[in-house]
Amino acid sequence: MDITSIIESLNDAQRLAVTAPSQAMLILAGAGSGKTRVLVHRIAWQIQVGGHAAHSIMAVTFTNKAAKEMRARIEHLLNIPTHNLWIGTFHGIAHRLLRRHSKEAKLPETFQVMDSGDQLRVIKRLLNTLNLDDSKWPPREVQWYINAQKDEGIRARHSMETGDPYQRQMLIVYKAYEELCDRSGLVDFAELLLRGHELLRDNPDVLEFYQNRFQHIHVDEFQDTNTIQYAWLRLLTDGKDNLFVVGDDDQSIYGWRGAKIENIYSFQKHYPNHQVIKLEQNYRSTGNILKAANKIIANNTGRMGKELWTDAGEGEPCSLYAAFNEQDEAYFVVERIRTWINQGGSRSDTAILYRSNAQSRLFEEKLMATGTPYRVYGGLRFFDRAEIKNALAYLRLMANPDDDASFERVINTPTRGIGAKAIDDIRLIARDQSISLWTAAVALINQRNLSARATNALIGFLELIKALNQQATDLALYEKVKLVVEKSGLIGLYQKEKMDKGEEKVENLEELVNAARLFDFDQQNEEGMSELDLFLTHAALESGDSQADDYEDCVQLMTIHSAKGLEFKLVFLVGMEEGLFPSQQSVDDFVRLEEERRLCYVGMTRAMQQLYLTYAESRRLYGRESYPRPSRFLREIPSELIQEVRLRATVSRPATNIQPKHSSSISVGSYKLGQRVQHEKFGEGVVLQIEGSGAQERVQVNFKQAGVKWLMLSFAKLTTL
DNA sequence: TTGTTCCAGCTTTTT
DNA sequence: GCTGGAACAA
Repeated sequence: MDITSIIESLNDAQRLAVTAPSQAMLILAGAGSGKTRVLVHRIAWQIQVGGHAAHSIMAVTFTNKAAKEMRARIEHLLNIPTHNLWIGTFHGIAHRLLRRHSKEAKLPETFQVMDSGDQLRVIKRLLNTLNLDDSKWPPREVQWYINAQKDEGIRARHSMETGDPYQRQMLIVYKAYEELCDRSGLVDFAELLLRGHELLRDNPDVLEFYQNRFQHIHVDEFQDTNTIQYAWLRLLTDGKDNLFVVGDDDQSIYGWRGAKIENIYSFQKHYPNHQVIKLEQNYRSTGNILKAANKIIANNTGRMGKELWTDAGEGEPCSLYAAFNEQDEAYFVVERIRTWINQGGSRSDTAILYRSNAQSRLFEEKLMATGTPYRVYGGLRFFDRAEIKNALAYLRLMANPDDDASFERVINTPTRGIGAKAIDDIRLIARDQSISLWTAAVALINQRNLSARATNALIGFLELIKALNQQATDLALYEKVKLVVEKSGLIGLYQKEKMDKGEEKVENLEELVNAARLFDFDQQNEEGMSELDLFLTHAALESGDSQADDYEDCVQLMTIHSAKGLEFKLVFLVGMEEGLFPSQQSVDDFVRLEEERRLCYVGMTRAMQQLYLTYAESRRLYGRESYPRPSRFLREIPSELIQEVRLRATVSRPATNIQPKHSSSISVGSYKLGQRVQHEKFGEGVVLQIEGSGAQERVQVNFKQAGVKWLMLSFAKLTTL
């Protein structure tokens, strides 16, 4: 047996973690310390050395991407197929259990998974039928409330009766929502976890079976688990010390959606025989970047205590750039990136990280203007697009006519003359008799209360679904999808739509057919689900990447949150201003402020070679000029670790568009005020201000066409006229 | 049924 | 100040 390949490449701490005897283990793994590596090698070790069958091992992650990566790495390391290994997200695994045991979980066999968009729509409709004013009861808030309850494991019937009218109303909605979902066979994300937990808790046979089966359970990003996820893990490992968790309390940045760092402390209490191993050697960043990040995170309280180090050398100091305004900030960043590329750096090694998505726009504009390829992460994902959801809704309705969410979505899409009045009538009947919309529609037709036209339209719709179902019976999955896309009238609808947008939608629908064709049924199926059900689940649970073009070499733009787990040689952490980062909503709250600080720590530790921190002295925000203070996090970095790009001693507020008098003869370096200059892109202009010297020298130029701009002399190709 | 206009809201996001 | 959604008019 060859075990060297499993342990030879590990450092001491990593090896200790990988080869530890079977017991509860808590691995505190700092950023860039080889967390995934330890997890992968540990599993390989259990199989290869411990002699455990692959099917007795479970590994849980938070994202599909992480799950896929882990599986691939284990396969690569052991050179064995891993389909027996249960590697997946909490939601994915919970879903699998629910499919296997739908009866015990009190779910219909055909239950469907709802994503958060579906959930929101269901809630909106529910508020309507309950006659609640949605300005007083914002659907998002209701959704948040329901999910928060479920994340804590609380059912509507468990909630204590409080005098608080707000609570009482929320409870009524929560309860009605539960009933609606049950009736429609719909399960939202939080429900997957809660139902999964209840399944194990209330069915001793099922629980015992899985407790026996899973000899080793591994959890990635443990600091991000919420209450119900942890409770689920505890059930599965009850009476055993077979839980191996990897996490970093300093990188907990999802507290706002229910993640509990406290689970790390609870773990130590609940598994008294556990061993803690800290991974502190960092293989990613230079010494200076790590030192700066360490200094910042040291300001947080209640840490487990970890200090990253590296033997890779100090590297460059971090750079700080104080921009005059947000335009200048974007300009500076893009110019630096262009220099980096000109010097042979690759675009995909650079990232612009920001606190909020809205900040991406300026950088996009500047990148676009310079013709630099870039990619923005976040935003609409493939399966989230309206046209895709419509097509899927037809398919879901065919699979389960009681799926109210889908029914409502497509009953009049494309328009077929079923107006608001008719739909209202259907809803009313459904509510009064506690039946699904489909059944209510049938009842309505029989009552003959509707105008002949509406009745015919409604019959037409029901017949369409039935006909589609019949025609689809013996077709392959992609043929079913194709049939629905065409016969439902969706393609026709989008073809008629105004050129640009409609065309894209048609293409997306074609892509959906294609996705169905490529869908690997055999690899996914284990629970005896139909191919269609499986495909629909896949669409809900893995809504797909937001954008293609993975292979093009481009600059990466994303929020700091979505950068977690990634690394880049050159990183720009932009908008380092009070009110932006830390965000305004967090500055008054100690707990949230510490989470912002962890976020800052996460952002900084993404950088391998060079880290730039930037802020703007003035920024246009919500249509008004603001003069934010530099972020407090900047002050937490010792000055010897940071180098200011712009020499602030010479700074005054940028001049307005007034041209200086030509008599002015103040000059710094090679330019003087009033000097007429030529720029290859901006054309002709006049120098307004000069500051800095050497590589940092900058001039402010008023261009005839392009307006006032600040230019770094070392980047901008200026010629004097 | 579609285009217009008004109005609220404005962190972070995966499943 | 911009955007997306909802309400409204033609």
